Formats: sequence, structure tokens, C-alpha cells
Amino acid sequence: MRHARLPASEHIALEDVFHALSDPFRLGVVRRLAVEGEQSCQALEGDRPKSSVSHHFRVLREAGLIRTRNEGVTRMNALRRDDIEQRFPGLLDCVMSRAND
Amino acid sequence: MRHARLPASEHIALEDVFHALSDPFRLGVVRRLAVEGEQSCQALEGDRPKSSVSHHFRVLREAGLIRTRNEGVTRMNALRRDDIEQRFPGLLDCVMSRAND
DNA sequence: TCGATAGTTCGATATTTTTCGAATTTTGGC
DNA sequence: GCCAAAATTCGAAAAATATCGAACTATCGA
Repeated sequence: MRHARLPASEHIALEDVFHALSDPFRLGVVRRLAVEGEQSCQALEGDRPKSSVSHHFRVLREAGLIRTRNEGVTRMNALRRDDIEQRFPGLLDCVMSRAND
Repeated sequence: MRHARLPASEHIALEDVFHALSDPFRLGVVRRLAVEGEQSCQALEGDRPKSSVSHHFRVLREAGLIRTRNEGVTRMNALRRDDIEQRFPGLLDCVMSRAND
């Protein structure tokens, strides 16, 4: 399998992170991963087609927000919590602070 | 003059803020306003046409990040620092933390 | 009132993103 | 090897954003 592009912590760009988080679906995914931990794509897709979901996960991955690993036939997505915190301290707190508005 | 739409502090939406900040020009404007204080549009336009600059300032205004007031023939733009801090504590620190990468 | 300056608005085009079905890949189980 | 499940990739079409010139508006000063 080709390896997903995943920027090293020090190459995570704030513009990319902001762009990734400017979509309500993706912001929701990040918030759920923060609360619930690692999840499959399927567990987080609403009712939209797999190809759309896959696209959004790719945007999150390429922005440096999540990491994906294989577990059997499913792929588990995890928030890169430490990497994000190290590079942009406080950002995740910010994202979570108004999660229920 | 018609009044620019400017969301009340409690209506500033995180998605909108993130979208506004996902553009490098706009992110740069916000960082400069944070450091240098109130500025005219002109002072912050690079070499792009006025209409483009005006568009970006409008996005920032509608997202709730800046406020614009008339001062004679120019319009002065200021970061809504307190409003942003109150609604999303730490966000501005985050934006400024890697301003020189 | 006329001119100059600073921005805004409009409208048209270009670029980027999003959406989603169909085909493909990867992995595990039988 | 074959089938099913989970997700990715491809390709095309739709939607949202960005860009920029031209026309317009507001304000000041002479």
C-alpha cells in the first residue's frame, strides 16, 4: 500500500491546519477523536458516501492532524495530539473549548 | 454608508475564524494587526489590487476577527483582540506563536 | 463645488474544493 | 484462491473562493 503523506511535526503548517478545521465535518471528526480516541473511518462517517469521507480524512491527514494505521481490514484514525500540542500549544484546547455551541 | 456586518462576540463561529485564517494573506494581516495595532488597508496591502485586499478584509470582518472604523478618508482596521480572547481563549497566542516560521 | 484619496461593490473569469459513483486496492477468513 | 469488508483512487460535475478591472461611494481639503 502506498504510504499516506503525513507531515513531520515540525512541518505542520498553521494555514493547512486552519483550512482542515474550517469544514464542519472535519472539525467534528477532530473533536470526536479528541474525546473518544482512535476510530475507524466508518465509525465517524455520517450518512455520506465512503469516497467523501475518505477525502476528508485525507485532508486531515495531509494537514498533519491525524495519523492512520491499519488494523486488520479497517484503518484506525488517531489525533496527533502530542505533535499538534508541541507545534501549536493550546490549539487543541481552543478547538475543544466551544465544542457544544 | 452601509454598515459592515460584524458578528457579536458570542456569535463568532470557529469554522469561520479558521476559514478566514487559512489564507496566508489574511493570516499575515491578523499577525501584523496583533503586533502593530490598528492599520489602514493600504498599509497592509502587498502589491495586489485594492479590490482583492478589500475582499480579504471583508472576510476577516465577517468572521469576527477585525473591526473597521472610519478615520477621515481612510478606514482603520483593528483586531478584535478581547472579543476573540473571550470567545476562544488562547487562539490568538496560537496564531502568534509560530509567526516566524 | 471640484479634485484627490481610500475603500467598496459589481461582474466576469479562474482556481480550488467538495461531492459522489464506479473501479480498484488491501486485508482477513474460509 | 475466492469472497467480503473497509477504505482509497479516479474522474467528472457542482459549488465555493479568489482575483482583478471598472464603476461607484465617502470624506477631506482647497
